[in-house]
Amino acid sequence: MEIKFFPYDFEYKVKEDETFIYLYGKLENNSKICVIEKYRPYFYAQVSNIHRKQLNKRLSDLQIEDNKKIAKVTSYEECEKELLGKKKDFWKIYVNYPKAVPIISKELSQWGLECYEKDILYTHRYLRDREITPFTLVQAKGDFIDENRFRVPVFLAEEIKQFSKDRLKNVKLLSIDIETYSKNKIIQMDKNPILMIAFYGRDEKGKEFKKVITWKKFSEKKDYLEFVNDEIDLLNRFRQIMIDYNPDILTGYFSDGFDLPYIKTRAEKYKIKMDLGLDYSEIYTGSKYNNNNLSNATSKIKGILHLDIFKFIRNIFGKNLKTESYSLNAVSNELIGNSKHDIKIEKLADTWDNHPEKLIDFCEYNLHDAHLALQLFEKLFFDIIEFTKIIGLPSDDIIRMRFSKLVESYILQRAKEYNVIAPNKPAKNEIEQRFEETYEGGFVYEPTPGLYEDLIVFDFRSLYPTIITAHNIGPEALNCDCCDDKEKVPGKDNYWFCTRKKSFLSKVLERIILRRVDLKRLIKESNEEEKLLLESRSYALKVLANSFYGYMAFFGARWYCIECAKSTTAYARDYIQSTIKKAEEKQFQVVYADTDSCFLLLGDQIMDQAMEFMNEINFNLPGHMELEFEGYYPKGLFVALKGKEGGAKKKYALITKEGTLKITGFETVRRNWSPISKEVQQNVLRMVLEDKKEEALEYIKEMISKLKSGKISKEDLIIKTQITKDLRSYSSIGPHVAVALKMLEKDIPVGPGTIVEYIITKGSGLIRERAKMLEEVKQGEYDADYYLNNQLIPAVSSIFLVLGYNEEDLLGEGKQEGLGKFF
DNA sequence: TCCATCCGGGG
DNA sequence: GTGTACGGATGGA
Repeated sequence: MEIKFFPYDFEYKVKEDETFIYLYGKLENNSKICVIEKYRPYFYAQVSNIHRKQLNKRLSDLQIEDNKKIAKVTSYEECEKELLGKKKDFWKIYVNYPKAVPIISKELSQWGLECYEKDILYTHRYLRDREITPFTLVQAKGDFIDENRFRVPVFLAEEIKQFSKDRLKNVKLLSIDIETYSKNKIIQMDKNPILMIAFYGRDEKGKEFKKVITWKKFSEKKDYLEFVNDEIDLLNRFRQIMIDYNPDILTGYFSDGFDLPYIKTRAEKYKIKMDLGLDYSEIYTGSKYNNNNLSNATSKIKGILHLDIFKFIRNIFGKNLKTESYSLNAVSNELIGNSKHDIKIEKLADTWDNHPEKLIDFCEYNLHDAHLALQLFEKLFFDIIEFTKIIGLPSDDIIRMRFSKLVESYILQRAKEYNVIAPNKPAKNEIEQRFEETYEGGFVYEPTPGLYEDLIVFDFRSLYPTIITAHNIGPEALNCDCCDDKEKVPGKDNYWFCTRKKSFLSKVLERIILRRVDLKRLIKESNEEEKLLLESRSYALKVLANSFYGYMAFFGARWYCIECAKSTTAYARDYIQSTIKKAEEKQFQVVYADTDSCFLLLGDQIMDQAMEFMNEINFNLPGHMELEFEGYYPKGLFVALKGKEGGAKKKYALITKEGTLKITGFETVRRNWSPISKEVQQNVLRMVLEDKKEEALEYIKEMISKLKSGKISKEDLIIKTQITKDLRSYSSIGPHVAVALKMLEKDIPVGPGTIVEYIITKGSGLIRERAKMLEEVKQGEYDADYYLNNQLIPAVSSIFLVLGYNEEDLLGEGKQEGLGKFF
């Protein structure tokens, strides 16, 4: 019989010398299913100069003991494939189970054979070979079989193929979050119990499911609240809820390294079988989950797709965010405009022991955290889906990848189509060598400090990707034999790239670029919901395209090519520098440039002339390269490097016609600056860019006198610094450490990760002796001189210097030379 | 300034 | 799971 289903979770099992892939998913009627198919593991060996008859004999005799198993070769096929641009003969060698691949290939390497694709994960290999895309409709021919140890029907497939691009739209989501007993910020899974578990789910129809279970009773009642007797009951109840609710996707925030390992640890302690897998298997956690290295732990439940949304944010999506911290609170604030509940989680243990009547606040908090994780997941689900579909690997692997791995996975996906064999990962000594390599990056034009008007900013769209494709950059094309008389890389006389045969990498990259061009057109024509999905797709493709350049210089890359990376930046420098030159030839004054952008002054010319200049540049650009008009800014400020003559690179502020500030490189966003410095810096920048120089001077003087007279509210003076290690191990006691020690004396828990907030107060002695907690400080008790010299003045001095005022001018101490000079 | 170590997220 | 992170910040030499 024939069935169609949407697979989204994958594993394999070895049964009596045969290996089966298990594809968990849903039928079109929303019911769950597990489809299994036999699949044979293999790798490649290069046999170009090998005595084949002899090899055949040796392979058939080969048997290697591996625990109780015997690894052996089952068969082989001859094939021709391309390795780094050269066609070579290979044997595709099949072995009797997946883990025999590394064992057999290692032995063959010792025989002197070059082995390839011997470390491709088995499920990944399967998905690529079968061309199956997770979350989309797949057809299977075969029959249902009796498997009593399964929570869902099992279908044994004889044939599986992708049926259509239809995507699974109805998913049942569940987010979980636990709160645990912890007295001193130290997390000890083996010692401290789980106190409560929150669930926040949404089913296929959008119906919500909310629940918090806890094992301390109190009088407050809530619909979602359920009491159990003890931690054992809590764990059993958790198991039952998971089984009953039966989500397709489970999420959480750091559930990979915290919630699931914690639950597993506690369940093991009480010998409770946490057999949540659809095959009754227990929660799987990466082996190192309890020895202090949780940050890359993985937790899986077979058949239920567990996607820790923190992982996707930390590894991939976080690069779009402004936040420096990937804490649930910071991320939720930025992405969904929602904060965690404002309670002191460090008081939970005490409340649990001594004030159970107040536990309701913690239950609310618990549920809210689960809700936040669910909302984050829903916000990013399209992005995860699109990355998954484009790369064609399981989502739970995708979200755990960094950019280099994403790109490599994408390239590997294409390798099969182009009959390309993947080069091996570098060995240890090779990696060490690669680490040594450094090279020149983008070109940055040193600005002359000043306040400029009528700035036009142009930038090259996707500069590095378009250079790579336009100049056919890639390992196979580097210094080819066929065209060494051709164009050399600018400034690199010993590098050139083939102009006859396209390199595999640039072909792959070009396809991404073209797909994005298509998508942009589609997005314009599509409705709102479709648009969101297509934008996610476009974003995923953009991330991939932009990662190619970095990938070629990445030490772990299979298609590593440092010459390619060097050439890419060399071309980029050449393009931006020649753009600057041409702009100057056209009588535009260039004030700044950085890698792919160029800032010029309109001067006496009109916008049409600037556009004409851009069109002329574009006329001569190869491939998909394009210089774009980024914007017009009435005013722009470039400041000097502290204590130096020259202009600071990557530090400037622009204002748009509409009055929006574009600030780059200034301190306004950093944590260890007090709110007052940030605010003053922003205001001064705005006034200067709005051409209100005198107003800015008056403003700063007013703020200085306000500060001096003690009128700044203490909240605006808080400096925040994070405690990063155990307090005793600090050898130099900075103000934040001194305050942390005071907090400890007052029984306020402090440990690594605590952000200490303090104010520097008046008096004599060391700064650290005058650093105090907010509540200790009376209004106006702060040390005005400290704030002036270490916060306010440093935040604005470089800006005023451009206007001709030095620090004395601001402080009203010196003569006001600036006025005469500039107005 | 360089090199080695520490840290993230979670309670 | 055909396996063992990684890149930035920090602090000591």
